[in-house]
Amino acid sequence: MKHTLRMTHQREIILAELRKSTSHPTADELYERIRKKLPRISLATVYRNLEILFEAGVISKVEISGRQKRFDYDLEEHDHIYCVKCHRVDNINLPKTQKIVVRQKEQKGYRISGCRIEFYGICPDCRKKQKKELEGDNKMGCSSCELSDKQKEVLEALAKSNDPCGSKDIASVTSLEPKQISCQITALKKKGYVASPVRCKYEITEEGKKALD
Amino acid sequence: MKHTLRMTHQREIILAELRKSTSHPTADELYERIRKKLPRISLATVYRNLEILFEAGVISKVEISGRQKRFDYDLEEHDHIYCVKCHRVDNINLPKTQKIVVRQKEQKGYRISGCRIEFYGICPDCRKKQKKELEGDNKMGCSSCELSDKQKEVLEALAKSNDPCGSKDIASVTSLEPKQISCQITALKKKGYVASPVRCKYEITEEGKKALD
DNA sequence: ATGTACATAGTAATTATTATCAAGTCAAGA
DNA sequence: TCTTGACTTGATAATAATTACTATGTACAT
Repeated sequence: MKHTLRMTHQREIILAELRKSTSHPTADELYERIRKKLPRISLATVYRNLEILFEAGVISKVEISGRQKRFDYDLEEHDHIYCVKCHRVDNINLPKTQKIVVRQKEQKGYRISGCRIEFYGICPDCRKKQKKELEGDNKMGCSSCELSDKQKEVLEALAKSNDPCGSKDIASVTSLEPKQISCQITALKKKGYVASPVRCKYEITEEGKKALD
Repeated sequence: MKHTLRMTHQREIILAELRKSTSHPTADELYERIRKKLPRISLATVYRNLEILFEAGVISKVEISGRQKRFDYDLEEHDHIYCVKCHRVDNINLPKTQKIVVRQKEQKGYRISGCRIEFYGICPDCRKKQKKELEGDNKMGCSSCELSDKQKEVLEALAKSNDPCGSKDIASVTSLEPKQISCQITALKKKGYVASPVRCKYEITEEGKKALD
């Protein structure tokens, strides 16, 4: 059933911000930009309108890796390149001579309506970061990782100790059982906050100390 | 930090079911198959293990359209075809002679590690369904759509009436204001449960009658 | 036999998105 | 000009998809 699509002020701003963007933003990224101009706009309004504008043929949806929906002002179908580290998406222009042809017997009974080509790799910014990391700018782990109460307790116990500790040592200064300590230590190792210089002995890392602040 | 990966019974079943599948299932689809053999397995276990097995290099992750993660037993990179109607994913084998080459100047500073080609269209099953629909097997709307209480109220009022009704007519036999009726009607039209033979007059559809059962 | 490490089930929490509804706003008709 | 109808919004609830947490299970190492 047809209905008229009104070009509201909010929709004009959404389109303007999408037009400016070259990185095929997610709804959330676009929302952060739009609210600088429309402080009262709702995230639900952005989500709803991206879908409405796409269905009306005004913008296009970018089908690319990652869980979040991405949109593009450019209606002409083109190819993309995706950064596996920071999830950024850029356009890539291939010569029109490179066309993929699928023969009838390869089509598996599908009626094919299109083809997307997606390159993936590491973007210039993340390549720079990687180079710094290799040069000893040592930033392991993720300092912004949330810690559960039990993880904090274990990490604090390790922070107070000057020597590597075992599970029993930690249990004796916390309210946790040694078996519980073991589980928390596994999670903290994964986050890069705890290291094990010797088997069954643990110590806090620099990242772990930062995470406690 | 490295650790040993144990091949538990659950993991063996997960791998066996993934191996049998040719449609690159989502975690949820795989879970439905696995629980026939392991009734007590947890969905969280399936999710966690798919990620672990992928990170261990035992299976591959299929990056394709749609919000859900998909996995494949086949480790060799290959191309896919995706049904835009039912979201099914199949393999497609292109001759190895068709290679996409990206010149240095086109790479935008990225270090490219790979390329995915995804075809999209309508699969054989959905093509059959479409043919039936065109032949008058009329199945519009979605009978399984949930209805809110207010939507039900409006639909029931329309079901009782033999003639097309306006908002005021519906308001007089329900607890809703005409303005509220208007909003509910918009939603019901979208679902295919209400039609408007004349402007400002509404009637229930066959789908709408079915949805009330 | 005991301690350690990896794994699971059940459930809570998080992320990303969509539905609902009262109220706002604009267009059409009387 | 007023009333009615239709589309839209902001706020919030709900849903879908996924991940984190924890007590407990199980296997391995000492």
